[in-house]
Amino acid sequence: MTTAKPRVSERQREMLEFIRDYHADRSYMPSIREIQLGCGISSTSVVDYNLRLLERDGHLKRSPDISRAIELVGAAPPRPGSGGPETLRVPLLGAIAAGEPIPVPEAGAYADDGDREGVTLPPELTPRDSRGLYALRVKGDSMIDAFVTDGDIVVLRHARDARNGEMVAAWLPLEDSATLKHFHLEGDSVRLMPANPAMEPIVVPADQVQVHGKVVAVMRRVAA
Amino acid sequence: MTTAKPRVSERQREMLEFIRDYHADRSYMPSIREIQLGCGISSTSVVDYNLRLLERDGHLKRSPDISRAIELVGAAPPRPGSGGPETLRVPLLGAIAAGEPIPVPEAGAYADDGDREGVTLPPELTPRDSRGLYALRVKGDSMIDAFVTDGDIVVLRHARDARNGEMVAAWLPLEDSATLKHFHLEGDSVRLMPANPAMEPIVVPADQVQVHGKVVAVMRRVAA
DNA sequence: TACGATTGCGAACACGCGTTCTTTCACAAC
DNA sequence: GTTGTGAAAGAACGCGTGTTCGCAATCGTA
Repeated sequence: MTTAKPRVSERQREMLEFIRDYHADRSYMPSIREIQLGCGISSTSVVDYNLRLLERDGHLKRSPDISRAIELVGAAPPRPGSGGPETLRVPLLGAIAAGEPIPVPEAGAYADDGDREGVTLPPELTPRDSRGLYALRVKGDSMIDAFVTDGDIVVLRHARDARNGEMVAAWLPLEDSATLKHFHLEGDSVRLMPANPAMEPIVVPADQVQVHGKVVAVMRRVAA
Repeated sequence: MTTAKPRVSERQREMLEFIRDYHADRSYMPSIREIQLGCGISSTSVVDYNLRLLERDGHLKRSPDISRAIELVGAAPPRPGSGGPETLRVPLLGAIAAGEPIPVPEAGAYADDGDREGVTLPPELTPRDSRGLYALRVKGDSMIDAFVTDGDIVVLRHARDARNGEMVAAWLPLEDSATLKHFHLEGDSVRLMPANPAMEPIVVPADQVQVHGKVVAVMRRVAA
């Protein structure tokens, strides 16, 4: 289950520690030059080199060409409860359908107020970070190419943008349509790839796509 | 408990929310231009202006001349809800794949013996009758026509036969293949209908189909 | 109407910072 | 020896990104 992580060198261990400490103190990430300084390394390329190795071995994740875009993967960034096998309840805000706008969560209303309708996420489906999660019920068969069908419950994390490859709930204002697709930004246009490779992608200008959330999980109850 | 802070404009509230969401799933902070894009603001200077106000009012902290150097101050991660009622744990017995036999549950070994691997069913996915339930992990893309893809977890109720219309895990000995299909017995032959109506059904003699269980639920965790 | 304060817009400007290229050095394989 | 490879250094190069400045639009107040 966990990716096999080869040995980390002493220098890499120190870098990881530095990044962890830095991020715990501020909440943003250090730059390469700051890591260089903080770990007493004499060249930025060495930092880059070792960061590359650390990413290859699954200790962190980087986003190219973006300043301070490091994500630590091993340790959970927040402190979510005990971290054990716990279930999490997220609000069920409505339905997502082809021809209807996507319901938007009210600000800061993700918390469980058992009052409203909600669904319970088993630990197997619970992401590390539980912030900004909500659920929608799928109406209609228009999301078939995402392996999602009528009646399914999709769990989303609220977001207005995405990184390449992530699966998002997207709203196309011009076409009045909502879809679940893999997101790829290419220049100033967005390619929306269906999860089913047999289906055709959609390419639209970036300003004609509204990302509403990232798909985190799918739950389906099969009718008897 | 909430600190009394001066009024935040609608735009500022949206910016705070965007920053919070952004930082929740990457762990680095957004740039000014990303905030601009994410909140539909037409100039970076407007973002800067409002960030300045938000900092003045104590909602966040900035470090000058440093990329993405925003710190949210009032933001504590939410507590994961206490486990909901009526979750059910079923054993995860193995994997179901196109060319491999379907694992069969040992007699009377469905009960939760926390020892073995298992998955937890939320109440939304728990059927009325909890007897004979077990789970399998799907390997490969051969179940695409049932809206099930690689990595999904399917929950089954152990059964050797089925009524028409029910979705079953079927084993075709002659073809060495396992599939998830809707079951239809017609005379002495069985028609296996894919859930996706665009795909063709399979018709085989009844004695060449082994029903192993009925599909009760599907769970999928979408990769980041 | 006049006027300052608030808020917003767009475009440069200049530095922050990731990336890449060239060298160097140690060590193992052939 | 030659060759290949992992690790490191130093220096540019160039895009990413915070900052600033001039200028409209809106609004409350006199």
